[in-house]
Amino acid sequence: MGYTGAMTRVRFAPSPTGSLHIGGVRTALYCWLYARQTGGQFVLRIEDTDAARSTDEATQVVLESMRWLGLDWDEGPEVGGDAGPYFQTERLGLYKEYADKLIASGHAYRCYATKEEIAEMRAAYEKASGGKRGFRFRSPWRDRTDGDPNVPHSVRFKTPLEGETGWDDVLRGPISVSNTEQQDFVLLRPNGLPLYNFGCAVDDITMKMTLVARGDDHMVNTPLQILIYKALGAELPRFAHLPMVHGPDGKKLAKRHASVGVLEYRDLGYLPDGVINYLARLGWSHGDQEIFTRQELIEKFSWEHVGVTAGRYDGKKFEHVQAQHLRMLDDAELATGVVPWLKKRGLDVAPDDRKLIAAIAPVQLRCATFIELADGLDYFFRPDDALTYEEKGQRKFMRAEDLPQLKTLRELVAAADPFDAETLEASIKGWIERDALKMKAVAQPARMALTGRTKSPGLYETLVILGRESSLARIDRAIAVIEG
RNA sequence: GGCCCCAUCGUCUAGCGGUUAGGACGUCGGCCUCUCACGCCGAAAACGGGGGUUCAAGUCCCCCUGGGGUCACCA
Repeated sequence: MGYTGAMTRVRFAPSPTGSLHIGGVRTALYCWLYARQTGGQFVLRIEDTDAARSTDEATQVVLESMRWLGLDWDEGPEVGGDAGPYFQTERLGLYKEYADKLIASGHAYRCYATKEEIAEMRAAYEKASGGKRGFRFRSPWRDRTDGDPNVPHSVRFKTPLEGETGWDDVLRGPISVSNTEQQDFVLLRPNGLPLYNFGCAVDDITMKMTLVARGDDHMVNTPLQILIYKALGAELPRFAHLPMVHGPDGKKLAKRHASVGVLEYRDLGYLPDGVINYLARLGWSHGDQEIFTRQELIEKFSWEHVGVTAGRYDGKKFEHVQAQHLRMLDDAELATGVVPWLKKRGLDVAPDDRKLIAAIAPVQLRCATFIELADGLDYFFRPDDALTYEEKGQRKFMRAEDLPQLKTLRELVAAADPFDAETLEASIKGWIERDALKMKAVAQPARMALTGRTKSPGLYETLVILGRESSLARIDRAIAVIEG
């Protein structure tokens, strides 16, 4: 299956009605990867025809989400393009034009039934049939052409009464639905705004898409759009229907399961590449490989290995993938990345701070996100006399009986020359051996004194990162605290 | 309920007629060890059921069951 046409054009067409859902992001990602791999164009189109739900804020969220993820678009908002405009509400003239064409060719008609009338009929049907769904509106205007164009009306598609409509899905093979399943769906509202299927079809045609990929919840819409394509005599793109991303319980992914908006992951300190990796791998595979760089994704992505079964969101695995990506960064990148997060905690640290650079390597092994990294780095940058002690650790390791150890440690730290890990280790280990102490009895009180916590990088490492002066000050303070 | 789609460890998946059914996350042991991690070693863990086709079926076909999607002047 060679899908690398010379002129690949794919699009992502979200409606700006909230945050950009990670399921939608995965669809966008696959399209973007495909475009980048084939050297084609990735188009971003905003489907804002639902006036009640669309907002400018949500549009900004979409754009910001895409930017944060690094899914750049070749055509769309802010960058323009030959097939623009890229907001559906700015393409109303086009929809009118195509609707008129369909009316003229007998593929559509003006319908004067009101929304309320139809709703009543639907209610009556459902009542009569014992609550069953599946009401199909039969418009009395279907075969009339005498309606006044100046009286408010909707435009409906004149769905064939027989036959089948189908396509060869990129992921699933041949799919076909009987036309008798469809009703005369609305193309244009009385106010001139198109409905999804019409706007989408007209845009995909006029924007010359070669592949339309979307969630499989749209599989019911595709036959309708194909009907429009055919009525318009337009060439069909290929269609790919991606499986959904569900929550851990197999139900629709919702807030109660996890953060569903991508930007929430940004705010959680995730890396865009980690998000992309996790999402790519949820529903697509490349042998046994789990971790991919962005570039590898572009090179290795293939529709053939995109699955068809719904995937469940797994926060644990997401975190693991994320941690792997955090570890792919070098110390300078981590330092630069974590600075804003330290700032949020009230710590002003320069990206090239000596202590920051020294501490980052040992701390990052214990972290999956920038938030965790900032937390793990935090105590290194607190003033020596403002360190706070974890309550439980203080109770356990800052007792009167820990004093002698701290005092001896203070002496060794003061005397170490040179002040490096090897020297400190030799000195401290020598002492422990001489006095037949347990390493633990020294290290845990020391850890509390130096970091205020029970968990940290190794003792010698920590001492070196803090430096002699700071280490001594912190040990002194701990001693003072214990002595009350 | 109608229509459509789907079905390998708990989860994501590899498999594209012949495999001891592989990997990853998670889980549980163990090693390492000053804590927490990292790392390393190991274990438990899957082809939903029933019919076919075939010398041979997780792989192909049918039925059942189960899950999901959708039935708007939302997208």
